[in-house]
Amino acid sequence: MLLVTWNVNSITARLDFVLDFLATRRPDIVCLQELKVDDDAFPRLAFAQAGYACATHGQRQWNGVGVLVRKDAGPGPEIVQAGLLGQEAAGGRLLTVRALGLTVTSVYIPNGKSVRHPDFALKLAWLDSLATYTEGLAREGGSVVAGDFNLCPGDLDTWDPARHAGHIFHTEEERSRFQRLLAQGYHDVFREQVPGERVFSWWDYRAGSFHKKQGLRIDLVLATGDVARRATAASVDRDFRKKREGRVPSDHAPVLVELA
DNA sequence: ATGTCCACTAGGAGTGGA
Repeated sequence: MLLVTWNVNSITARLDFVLDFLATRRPDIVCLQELKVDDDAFPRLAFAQAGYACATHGQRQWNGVGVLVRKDAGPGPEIVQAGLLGQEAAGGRLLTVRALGLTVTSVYIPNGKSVRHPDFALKLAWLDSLATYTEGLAREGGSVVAGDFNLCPGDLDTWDPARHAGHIFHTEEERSRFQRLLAQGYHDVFREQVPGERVFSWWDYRAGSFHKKQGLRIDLVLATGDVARRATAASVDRDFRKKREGRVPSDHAPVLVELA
């Protein structure tokens, strides 16, 4: 089973890219973030024609998350939870579905802007609420929480740890909250499959960051032990961070995890 | 390197967000 997470930076702008990816890789489950459309405007017909069923928790203009499930692989997705309890004001950033025997949560953690910006405290509060929510999922097992976490778990997940130390995405406050999820029983599946290697999932559009290999690993796949044990491979598909036939990519690449 | 891309409002280019 191939499971993917991808922040597409507008599903409208990226539809051709995503359809191209689905045709190429035929993933079974895809967690999407930054749809930037409400549920009514989500192009579910295009995905149905491509063989995928969709569940979305959309939002006009900003945020918005969804899950695609390959129809041939089985039924679903069946929505379990749309939105993070108590954090509705932060926008559409969490969707939990059941599909293919898993409980899959697509998340888009708030960016926070900078450590001194008021949004940083909101980000930490959102992460606290997330941990409260995932406690139950972790106990049940069969849980995958995948998405754009807007934080680098460790120094191996950033192109220049010294330069970024203590700055947004790299603070002790963010990392300790990430560790809390691991303490609940979640595994960072990509990192366990690819230990010790500097691999990124996001590169700034500006300054030629992608070609200079100046990126961050902020798109993560967490899974409870029963699921993480099934993992056989993980990768980032950098091809989909490149222009294709003149079309502009998302600033994130898809992250892939193979489960037995 | 304030370097790019997206959506919204508006009916063109500026603004906010990432």
